[in-house]
Amino acid sequence: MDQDYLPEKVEKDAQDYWDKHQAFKVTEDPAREKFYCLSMFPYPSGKLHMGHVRNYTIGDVITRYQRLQGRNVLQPMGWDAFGLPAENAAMANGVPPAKWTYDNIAYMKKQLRSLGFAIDWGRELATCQPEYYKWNQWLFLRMLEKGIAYKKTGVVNWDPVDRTVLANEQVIDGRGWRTGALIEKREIPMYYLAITRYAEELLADLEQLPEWPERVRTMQANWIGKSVGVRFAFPYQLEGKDEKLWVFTTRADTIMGVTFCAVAAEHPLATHAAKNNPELAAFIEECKAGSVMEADLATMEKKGLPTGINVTHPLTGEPVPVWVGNYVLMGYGEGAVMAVPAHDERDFHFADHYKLPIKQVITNGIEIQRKRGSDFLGSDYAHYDFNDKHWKAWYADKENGLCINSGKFDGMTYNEAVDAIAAELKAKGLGKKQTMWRLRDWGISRQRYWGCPIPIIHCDRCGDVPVPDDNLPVVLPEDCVPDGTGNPLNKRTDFVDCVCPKCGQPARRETDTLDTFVDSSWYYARYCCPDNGAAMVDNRVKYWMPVDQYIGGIEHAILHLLYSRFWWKVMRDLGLVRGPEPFKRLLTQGMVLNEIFFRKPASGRITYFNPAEVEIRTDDKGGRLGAVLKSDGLPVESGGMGTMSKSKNNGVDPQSLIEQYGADTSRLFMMFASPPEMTLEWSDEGVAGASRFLRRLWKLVAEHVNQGLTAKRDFSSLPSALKDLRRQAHQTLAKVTDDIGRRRTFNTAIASVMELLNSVAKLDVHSTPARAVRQEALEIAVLALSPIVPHVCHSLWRSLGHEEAVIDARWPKPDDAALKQESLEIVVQVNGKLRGRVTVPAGASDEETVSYALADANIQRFIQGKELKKKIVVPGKLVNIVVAG
RNA sequence: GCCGAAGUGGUGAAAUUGGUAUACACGCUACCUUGAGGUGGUAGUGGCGAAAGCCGUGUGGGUUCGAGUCCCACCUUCGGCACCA
Repeated sequence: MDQDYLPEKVEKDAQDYWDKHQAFKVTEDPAREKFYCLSMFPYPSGKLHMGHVRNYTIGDVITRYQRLQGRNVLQPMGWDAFGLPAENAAMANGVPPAKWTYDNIAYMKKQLRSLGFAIDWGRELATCQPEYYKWNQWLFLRMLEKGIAYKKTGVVNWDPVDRTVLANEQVIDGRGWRTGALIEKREIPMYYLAITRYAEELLADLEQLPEWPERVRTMQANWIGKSVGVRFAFPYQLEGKDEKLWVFTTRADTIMGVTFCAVAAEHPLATHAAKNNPELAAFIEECKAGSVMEADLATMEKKGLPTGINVTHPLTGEPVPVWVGNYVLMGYGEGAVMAVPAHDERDFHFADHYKLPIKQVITNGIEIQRKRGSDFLGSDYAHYDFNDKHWKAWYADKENGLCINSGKFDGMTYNEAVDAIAAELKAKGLGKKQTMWRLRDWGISRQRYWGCPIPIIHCDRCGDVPVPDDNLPVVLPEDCVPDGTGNPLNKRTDFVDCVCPKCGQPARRETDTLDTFVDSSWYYARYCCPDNGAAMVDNRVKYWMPVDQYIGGIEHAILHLLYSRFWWKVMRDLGLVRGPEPFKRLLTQGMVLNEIFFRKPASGRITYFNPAEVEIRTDDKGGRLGAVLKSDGLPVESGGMGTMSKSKNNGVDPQSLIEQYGADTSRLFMMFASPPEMTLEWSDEGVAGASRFLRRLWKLVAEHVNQGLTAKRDFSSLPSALKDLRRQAHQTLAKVTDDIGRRRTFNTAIASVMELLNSVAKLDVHSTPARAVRQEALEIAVLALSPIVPHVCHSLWRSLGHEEAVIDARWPKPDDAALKQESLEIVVQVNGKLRGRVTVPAGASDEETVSYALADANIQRFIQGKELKKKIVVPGKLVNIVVAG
């Protein structure tokens, strides 16, 4: 074998071998256990970024490990090819989104191949292909038939200058990103999917996903947001007619403390009140300015104006004024809320600001009084600081409060009061208990070109007519170039003009396209049968699904994963697939960060410098002194770690990394630098270290091979140094098996192999048994590393004398005989502090272990003359001797 | 604002079930090696201390024989918030 590690040659050889043998092409084989390993497919933005490399390396390590376990492993790849960036690129360069996208796919595919992933490329798909999105359209029509898809108005960001709808991302500080115009909220008709129909099941089935990260399940549960409360009405009269203002509350126990109601700016009551009230009309207009993002709405200053309309309290009959509040959302609940300033923080601040009455109706519970020392709330609100954290804790504590100032409800607990009040409202026909969801139906219409056309035809006579299945797909013309002034499809008469499928008269085709989340909600199923032109899915899906391991960014923890779960359940209800959930196990990978360097001149713009152009100055202990730009030697400031981005100029191009060090080094660094779920901080030194390790590994194997390979031999009587190394080798195998197979902590798996190789390097090899032990240790190391650095291991496995390729090897079980130990080192503590170590025979009893510990000279020093109170033994590990004083 | 995480040496991190804090690697220091180096090697490397030892896991409390790990409060950073994907 070569004396030097030449990654370029090694990687080409391995990849040529895999290609020649079609090593990663898989077919359904019911006789074999399957494993479906899926990474979230990339958006073809131009070139791979480090996040992709990390994601797909994690997937590849698991894929190759499962293959070594003997399973039939599917790892597919495709392209989430529709979306906004293609339109932005078109605006910037005048290139049609289709061409831009296909060019990007070709380039990125080349990059993925150079990383040596064990992908079955025969199943590649792109969501912008009519063969794929035909089935988006087909399933949309099925949903329409079942009433899951429906039409209603929705709020969008409207740029009045470009006269176009903007994505949230395109609204910066309430203004259009291209025009700078103030953005308005505008209501337009859109299609929705009734995901709320599945809310109960989507929540309940989280229980069936024990192998999902706890945090993701919690986030999804909170997002779905089930709350049980009371929906009830405040009656009022409007122009002589009886009307009702409906609200929902989870705190019906505080209903006697209502001092006003607040409605959203878009609420019909507000619209009506504004007719003869110019000030209110102006305020409503003001509320309609700005973005539709919830984060913006939640952080803006709470403002309101009275409508002049009073409604009647359903229980007391007292008049209650109605205000318009900018913090009330039309899209959530009834678009109106009851306000109880004494017991809701937001209501309090609003009432405080506008001098509205505050009425306390819950007393502090006895427990709370005990905790706080007094009834601190008292009756005089003027003396109370509502920013005080104790007040928040008190309010949140429903358990201990009792109703006061509430007439016949006085003295009731939360549950009693809610039941009694709900019953009374029900008796009056003004409300009842109800379940409410935070989850909203999924708006899927986008006023954009580069997406899947919605298969609807608008006819003046017949209304909105679905495109017949025979006419699918509705093909998106691929030669449009968006210019920022709206959807170019509107100008394409060859697309828009059509005949009504019902009456045959001229009609107009819908030009809105589907949300790209639709494309990504079922691609995992299509990978099982990408070549089926006649059906969305077929029997092959039953073999491969569910996905055994899904890997993707934590940023997808809610939306993509929730939409996919919903879509899967809809497909199941249509009889297309089986099983409750599409993704059995989920790994949410952390982001890839790099340091941000910049200079901020006294006047003018910040300049960002790529970390590659910056040199770090250190003191002689390695502590950091500062950073200077390599080109001029002058200092630059550090902005800390941030996700790799163009705007901060802190990206590292995977391509140059692969060219400089090779795919294996890139993969090794990515897997070694931190565990997959955590953020990964980029480090050029770390990459160099990974490269150095591979060179060392190569040298170690080459040295061994050049001294001659050894055959398998009897290890039963070895000198202790060799026995120790053999034990370490098998311990390493056990640890790597657990780390890759169960824990998915690739960093610690690599560290343990490094330790093994450090021991191998230190071993004096001057006998045949020593060479045999070394051969075994090297084989374990190479096989254990092969999922992570497959190219170099392909080569080294051959050099170690194997006919078969390492990808076709079987993962061995650790040898129990090798793992056996005759004595153990026990840690001895006195009063919990480490005071010594003793060696005890394996299998010693607790009493024996303690006597060994007590016999230790240093331990005696610490316990001498003191009363022995307690002896705690953790078998095989630790003894803690507790003494008085 | 709401929901979810994270914080350990000079740095990335390890410590899996409450049981040896800092494995592995980077960096740094000293020495050796090569004509040269993004070379290879040896030794050292949490702080204080002569030593015994003491102190150390964002901050402040608590539980325990024992806390990085559990509980309470807080600080900072990051992810998501429904039209970025």
